[in-house]
Amino acid sequence: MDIHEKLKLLKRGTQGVVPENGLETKLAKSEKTGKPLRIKLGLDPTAPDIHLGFAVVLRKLRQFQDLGHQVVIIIGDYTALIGDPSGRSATRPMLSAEEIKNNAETYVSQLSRILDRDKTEVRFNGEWLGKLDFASLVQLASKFTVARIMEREDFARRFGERQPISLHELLYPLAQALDSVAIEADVEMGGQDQTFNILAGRDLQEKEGQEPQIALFMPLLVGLDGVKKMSKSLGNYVGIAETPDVMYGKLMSISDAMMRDYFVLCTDVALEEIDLLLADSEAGRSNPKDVKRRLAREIIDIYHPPFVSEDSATIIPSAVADAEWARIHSAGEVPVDLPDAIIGSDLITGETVWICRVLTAAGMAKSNGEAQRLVQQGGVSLNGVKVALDPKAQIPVDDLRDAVLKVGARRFARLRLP
RNA sequence: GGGGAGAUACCCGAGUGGACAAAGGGAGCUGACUGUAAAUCAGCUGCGGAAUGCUUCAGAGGUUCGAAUCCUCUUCUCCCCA
Repeated sequence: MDIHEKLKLLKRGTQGVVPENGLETKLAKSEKTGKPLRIKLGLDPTAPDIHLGFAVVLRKLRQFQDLGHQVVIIIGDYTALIGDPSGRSATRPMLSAEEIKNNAETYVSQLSRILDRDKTEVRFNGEWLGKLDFASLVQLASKFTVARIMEREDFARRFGERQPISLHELLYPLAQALDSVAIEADVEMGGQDQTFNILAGRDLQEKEGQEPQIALFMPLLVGLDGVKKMSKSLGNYVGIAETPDVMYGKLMSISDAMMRDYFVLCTDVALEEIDLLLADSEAGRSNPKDVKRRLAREIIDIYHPPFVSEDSATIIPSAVADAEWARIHSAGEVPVDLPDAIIGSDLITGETVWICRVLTAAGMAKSNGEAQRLVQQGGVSLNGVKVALDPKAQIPVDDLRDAVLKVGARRFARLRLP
């Protein structure tokens, strides 16, 4: 593979490289010296949540590895220890050393699903930040000006909106910059929200006599809601460890406009083919739904690759999920695997059970009030038959046993009675 | 150090003694339409087997027949001056 092909591969889906031709220069240098580039990615050791959005960055790192480069993951244990109170109202609880350690371990094991463990170096920034004494911190701080720090978009915004900014938050960019110096990074990956931090790393490296790192920006994958970035806390995510069926269902629910991003960032389908697929569906030559099915299958193939079963049949999880989806949504049938909802014996006191009790017990409604609304709005059915729009409805116990409960368009459960 | 403003439900935000479980918007949920897309339309969105019931407007007290609204203290934030 020549350098231009490498560049094309590495630049796929990126949102920018600073400086513009920096990556090419670094790659050329690495080829000449035979020294792998050191690619840095910093992570907060908060609860690990490896989803497709995060996988975008990891997959990019994997590409670097496949080209022979070294990935350095920095776990921000020290910064997490201090606790990050950013965010408008709630102060985030500080993480204990124990939690950080556990989270970090979970992280590393999850990262291995995408990264090549042999070409991944994991470092904790407490290693160097923990040794920093006050004088060194002051020394470090003297290399940045307030005006410079306030250029950072989110600081500027919060300042403008009169939102609180804690003093130590201003130190975060410095800490991150120091990370780059400590590991002598050649490239730092991050979202554009990291622009300032990564560029601070360049400045500091230069001041420390190192060759400044390249900033490689990856776009934030938009979550299932189509508006906010994908994140676990927002609930708009597809986890890479989720089952094929769940992934499939979630991916089919994204809006058409998001398909291109998902194709480019989450699959290996050639850019030319993506253009073709989307052009066809836009022109009405193909159904957008089918393009989306292709998308879902491509993504599932990455995390649930085909395998050969014990009786030497080839199983393609994505195809199974696709068939299942078609069965449920095109044919209106019931899923093969549906979660059991255990109805406690304490609810069954007579011949019948109040429908709302069933819904709350099955976890389909948070409260009886919500359950009543669902019933009234015609959102509940049992064994394919819509429950009467009566919030007081009583259901005979016999009708509940092993019945399929459906709430809304897509939530199913099999009722299990004692 | 001094002065001023503010904290309302998931988010933004109205409300300044009773008609307030609290306007409006966003978000979410349900239904219709569909391709489990988007857009659109309609309804719902504290708890409660439902009551002139219970808990909620930063926290704790107080005034009052009655408080999100008034008073005191506490916590947190923003602005201006130094």
